[in-house]
Amino acid sequence: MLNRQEILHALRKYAPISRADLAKKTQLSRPCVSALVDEMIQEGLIHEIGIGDSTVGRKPILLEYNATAYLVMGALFDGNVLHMALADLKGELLCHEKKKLVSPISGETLIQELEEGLSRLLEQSQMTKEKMLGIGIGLPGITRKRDGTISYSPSTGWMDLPVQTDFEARLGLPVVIDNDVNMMTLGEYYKGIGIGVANQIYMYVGTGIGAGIILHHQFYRGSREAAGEIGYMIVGAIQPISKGEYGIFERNYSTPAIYAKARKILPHVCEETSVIRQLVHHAEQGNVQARHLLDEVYQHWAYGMVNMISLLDPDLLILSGEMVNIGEKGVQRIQHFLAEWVPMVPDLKLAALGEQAGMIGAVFSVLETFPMLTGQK
Amino acid sequence: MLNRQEILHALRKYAPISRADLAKKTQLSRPCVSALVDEMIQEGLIHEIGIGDSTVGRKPILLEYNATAYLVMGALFDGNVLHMALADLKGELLCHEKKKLVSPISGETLIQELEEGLSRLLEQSQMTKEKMLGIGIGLPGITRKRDGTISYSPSTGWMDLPVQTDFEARLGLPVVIDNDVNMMTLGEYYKGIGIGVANQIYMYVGTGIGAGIILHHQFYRGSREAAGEIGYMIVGAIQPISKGEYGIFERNYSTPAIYAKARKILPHVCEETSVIRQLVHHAEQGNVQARHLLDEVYQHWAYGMVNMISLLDPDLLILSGEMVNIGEKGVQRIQHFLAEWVPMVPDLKLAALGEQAGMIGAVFSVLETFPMLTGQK
DNA sequence: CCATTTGTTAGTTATATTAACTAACTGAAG
DNA sequence: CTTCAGTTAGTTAATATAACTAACAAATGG
Repeated sequence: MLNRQEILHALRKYAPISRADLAKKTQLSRPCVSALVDEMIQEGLIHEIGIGDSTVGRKPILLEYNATAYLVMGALFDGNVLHMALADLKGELLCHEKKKLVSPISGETLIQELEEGLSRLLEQSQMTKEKMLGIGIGLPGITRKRDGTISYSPSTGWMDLPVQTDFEARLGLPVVIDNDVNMMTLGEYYKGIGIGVANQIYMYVGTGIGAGIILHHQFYRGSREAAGEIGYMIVGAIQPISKGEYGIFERNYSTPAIYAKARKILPHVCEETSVIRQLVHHAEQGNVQARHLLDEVYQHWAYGMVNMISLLDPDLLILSGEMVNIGEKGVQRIQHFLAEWVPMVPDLKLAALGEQAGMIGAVFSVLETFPMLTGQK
Repeated sequence: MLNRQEILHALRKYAPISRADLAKKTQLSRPCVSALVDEMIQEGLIHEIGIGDSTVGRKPILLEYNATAYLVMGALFDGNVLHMALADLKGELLCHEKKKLVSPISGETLIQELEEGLSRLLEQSQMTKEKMLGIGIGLPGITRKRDGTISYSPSTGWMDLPVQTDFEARLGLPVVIDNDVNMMTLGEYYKGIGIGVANQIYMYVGTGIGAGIILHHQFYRGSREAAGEIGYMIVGAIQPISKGEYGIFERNYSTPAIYAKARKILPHVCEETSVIRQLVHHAEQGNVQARHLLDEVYQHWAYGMVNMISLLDPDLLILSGEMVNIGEKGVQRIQHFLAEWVPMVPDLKLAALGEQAGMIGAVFSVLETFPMLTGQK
């Protein structure tokens, strides 16, 4: 069963490719490849695409991966908008939509929206539910993927819900749930700026500050699934804290915190557009206070990064959420700060997938559970 | 070949155990277990130990792992003293010795000492070199295990040496090299306070500050083998830094830094005994300045831990080096600080193996490369 | 028609399985 | 005390699986 995966992996990597070449790439014998390929052709996972070219000898029969043999759905709910997509086995989106839901949103509402969304997407792409493998759903708040529950979600008020089993029962399909930032991390790893990078950290700044961690090509979640809660890091000056309150980094350098700081120095701060963008604009216009605040923010974000880099020595750090608005100039500024503090500065890149990241990650959260169909290792 | 490992693993875990029970534990069939066990008995890896007891039915033939079928050597050189040990396949030390080397110490000197040490240990334990699998060597400074080289070692002045191949050529045995703190981490994981814990961080404070990281039961080294270089973390007040100089945490809260701080407030600081021990002593005697300095140190160590915990959410944090001198009271004080900043405080324990940790870790660095003999997964 | 490459067929090997057996032992009925 | 049913341990034999090698047929260019 493992060699099937191996063959699929090579097939996807080098497609279109012949059986003989597959044998060379996988180190398996030609008969073995032939047999397994035939099996998978029967199952519809592989197609013969035509005859290839060669200078001498019999011409090869080229094979191709049939990514639409099965489908998955990926969804991301950010507490407000529900993104949904249908994707093939390569994680390529066939079609997608987004829908703003009106509060208050119960679990029941969400399930219904997912159900209806799935129907619409299937119809749109002219596919049937029989081909569906499962649905991945990214949710805001604290989730526990292992037991499929949501511990707490501030935006919806949900607490301790067995979301996965509830959804599976209603949707009639395997469901994978995870935290929204984790899904986005996965998205960038498989389809975005982090493709193929073994050790990477996805840093997200929004209402909160969090990180998704991929080590040795695997998502790292920690012992209590609390890894990446870098909002708790001690960055900048120590401040008095009241009992049970946490998150000094988050409290000072998340989006709301920066808004508060900006309001003190700028006359008109618009709540609708990115603070960082506004600060960058004013700084470029010559506003010294804005430039200073921006530098303070960059610097403290960099401090957080220094802590992560020195501990984990990753290849890549992906900046997302509010951070995507700093532009290439901002990236260079931060890179400059990093070089002051650590000798090994990793690649620093802006997230590439925008609002689709989480939805795409959700697609892959399902595909990851079917390596024998996708050829993922 | 993988089932052999599985059987050995179960055998070591449940020994003494019969073939029938092994089949149950490993989910393999009884004939398969019988065949593989017979093989391994032929090779001397397993022994029949005698007849077991049972209420009904035929009595089982109990099997035991023969840990002395092969041997490994573990060594740790801390820049000053060379610790050497001979160990069996369980990592149990058969005999060990330590020897102070006199500076300057060349690679040649070290090889010679290792060679002579090995001879002495073999003689002492009445074993032969034929049973040796390899030698693990922990070295101070920056090592690259992957290519077996040492990049820089301040205490000996070595730079860019292909230590592994040099040693292998001379000693005639496979050699595994690694950084001293990494070896200690491994030691505590396999034989010390961290046995069986999936996610743990070994924090070492000495001349420098460093950490060994074990995630999912595997050592994590980072992309450039620089993971755990937490001396670079930004802990406490930001300080001006000159170009190419790194390590704010290390500069302020490593052993030498604490000595410097202590000298300012205490009349007689002894360079020979632990600063922390001296500070604890004076604090207990009622010296307020000492108590304050101690608290400052504990607090800043805790800040560093907060950063690691929030990022990695480990089960366990092991305190070693200078930190072992804080005692249970110190541990509680730090735990108190941690609880102020993060909701998920992991176990916090003092390292258990003392100066033997590195040597034992070195033993396991070799054993890890022979899972088919040790049953390690 | 020969050299060369692709793909298949046939037979082999390695490693597991299941089913059925022998071995060894307990305990209770006769 | 003997005997035999019931139980557990370990082995043997036949079978299944999944790979391999060797040999060959198909296809093609020179």
